[in-house]
Amino acid sequence: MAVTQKDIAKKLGLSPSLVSRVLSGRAREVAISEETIKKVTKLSEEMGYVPNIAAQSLKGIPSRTIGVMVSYFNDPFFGQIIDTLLKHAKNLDYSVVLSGFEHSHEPTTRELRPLLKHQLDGVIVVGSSEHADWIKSLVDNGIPIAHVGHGPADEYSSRIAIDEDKAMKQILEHLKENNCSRVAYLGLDSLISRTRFKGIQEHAPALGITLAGNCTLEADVQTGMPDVTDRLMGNTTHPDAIICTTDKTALYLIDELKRRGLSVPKDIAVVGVDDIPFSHLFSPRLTTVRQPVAELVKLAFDAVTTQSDPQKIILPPELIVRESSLYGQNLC
Amino acid sequence: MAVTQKDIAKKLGLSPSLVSRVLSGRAREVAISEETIKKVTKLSEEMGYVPNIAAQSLKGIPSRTIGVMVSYFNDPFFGQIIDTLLKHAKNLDYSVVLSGFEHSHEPTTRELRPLLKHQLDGVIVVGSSEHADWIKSLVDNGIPIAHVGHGPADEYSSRIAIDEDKAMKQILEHLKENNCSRVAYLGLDSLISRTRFKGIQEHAPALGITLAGNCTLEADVQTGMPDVTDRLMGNTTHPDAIICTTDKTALYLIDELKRRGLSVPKDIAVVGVDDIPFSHLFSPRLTTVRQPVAELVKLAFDAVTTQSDPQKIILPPELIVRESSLYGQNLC
DNA sequence: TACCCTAATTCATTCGAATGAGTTAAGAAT
DNA sequence: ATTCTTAACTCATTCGAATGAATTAGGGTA
Repeated sequence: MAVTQKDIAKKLGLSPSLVSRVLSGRAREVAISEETIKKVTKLSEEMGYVPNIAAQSLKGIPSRTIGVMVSYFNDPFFGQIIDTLLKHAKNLDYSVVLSGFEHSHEPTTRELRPLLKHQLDGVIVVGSSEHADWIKSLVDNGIPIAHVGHGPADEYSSRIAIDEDKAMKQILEHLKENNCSRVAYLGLDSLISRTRFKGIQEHAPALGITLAGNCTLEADVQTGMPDVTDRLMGNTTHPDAIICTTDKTALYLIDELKRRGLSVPKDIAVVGVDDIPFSHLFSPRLTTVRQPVAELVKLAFDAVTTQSDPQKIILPPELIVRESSLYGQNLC
Repeated sequence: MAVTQKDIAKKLGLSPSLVSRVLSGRAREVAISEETIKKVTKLSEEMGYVPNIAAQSLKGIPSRTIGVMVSYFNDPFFGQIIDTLLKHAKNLDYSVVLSGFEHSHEPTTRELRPLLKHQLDGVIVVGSSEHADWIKSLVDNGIPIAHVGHGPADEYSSRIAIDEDKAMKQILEHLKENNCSRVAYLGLDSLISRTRFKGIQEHAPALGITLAGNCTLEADVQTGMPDVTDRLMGNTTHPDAIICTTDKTALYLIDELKRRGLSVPKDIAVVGVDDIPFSHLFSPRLTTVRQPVAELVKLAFDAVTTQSDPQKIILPPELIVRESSLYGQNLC
């Protein structure tokens, strides 16, 4: 059995409360002799005492645990976020309970339970959906929420994201400079994807760019890509650039285009978003918009960890121009 | 405040113990009227009751929580494992506490605490190191451990991995068939990497293959690659194939080789291990050894979740031949 | 010596759920 | 009518730690 305060107390002939007071670090709030403190500390180390956090939790001590909900996109971008988050959490002595959710529907109570049972100090959601009643229910239970990346537009949860609108504008301007005038969009069935499309719709006209297609990938990227490519490239005059809502989509699209004998970026430009790991290792190297992962994570962590009011923070995106968007250029 | 059994009891005018008996599922062990069961169940759902895991833990109820320790390699392969694990856990109503560790040193008690405080039913380690005293200390505390991928050779923890030896043999045979005879190895400072190198050392001679180099990437893949490539390719007669301990390394290596004007696989073959997502989307498409992630995860989960004795399970690897290993072929 | 003060320590209760050991009430058997 | 049975519930305690309130011991003051 694990060593308890009671065990220590018995061995020293002291009361459990005294031991508790010493070990909880709140010893100084009450008068305790130096000698006792030393004795207790020493013995507790010798016996290998580790506080039982279940008991502490019961007493309402914050759990120093945050929940992280990631939508099941199986996207390396999320991996990057989790990695960063883990390190951040470790630095601050927090633990992380991780859970996945289907972005397509609202998590049920049963699905949420494995998360909630850990007395979370806060929850970070990565890859939010519009279906957000469950979020409200968490907030009502006193658990602060932060969305990394665009989340639903409510007043009770925080949101840390890049300026999606500006990102799309940057992409469009860049494509324009590279002589693209017919741009299509390849999205996913997700909130962020729709947000991005809105940005494109808004900025294209002013730049003299025609919207030459808008497809949503419903199925799995792998299996759904041929069909979507058909639709995108079906017309006699196909787009000269395709903006993809994520790098992952972009990479699968490029592969599909290659299979069809099209050369990227010579015949058609492709741009993604996220700057996932390895995006610079493909051929062509992927042009994309970098998300400032470290800041996103840090700010989200802060938002749920300090009891401030919900915050909406917009960070600047950074366009990373590489090869895939240099329309007309022959790279091989 | 969260809903407690007491709240439910009060609303129904029943005693907390009755409510507890109904909700703990052990209702049938004792006589309780159908009507009461129905009432309690219904109200608990309406009120959004979630059992307080701290209280249950205190009473020694298993937490249905497993810990996952991932080494900080920031490798998509780990992302894949975590993704699979999350889904598996969700299906079984388990929650997952995730924590990272540096494979280079033993986690300290302080680093372990955020994990341990959740009264874990088991811990799965991904990317084990030889430094394994901490593992023994967990086992001594009654927490079963399973390593996914090769872990330390002890008797008290489970290990689920592919047959690394066979995997290396398959790679070597494949390279031999493709007329490679001078093979080098690019590893990482990790247990698995060393295991793989041993396999190569063992099988190369029998196949008439010369070991033409063995480098370990100490630094970050990105920054360390030029130096390592220098060492690998420095001799006048350079290797005609390089086996990399992971796909990630392989991809960075290929990129570096390209920069130096070498063509893969025409001038040199490269093989990785893991079959990470996207490995088929690079040019050249990566030849690699696929790890059966779903099985690895499932078996590891079972190992820590059922109280069986520690198991050592070896799964068959699967060589995925794509382009990067077809020495001499001109693809472009 | 009687009295006070305060430093040092103990007591008693609490958190939420589980559970062995009662209690109650209604019906059956004698 | 008395006793037995048993279904349906309630009581009381427990887990480990935290904490407000109470107690004890020891030194100082009058």
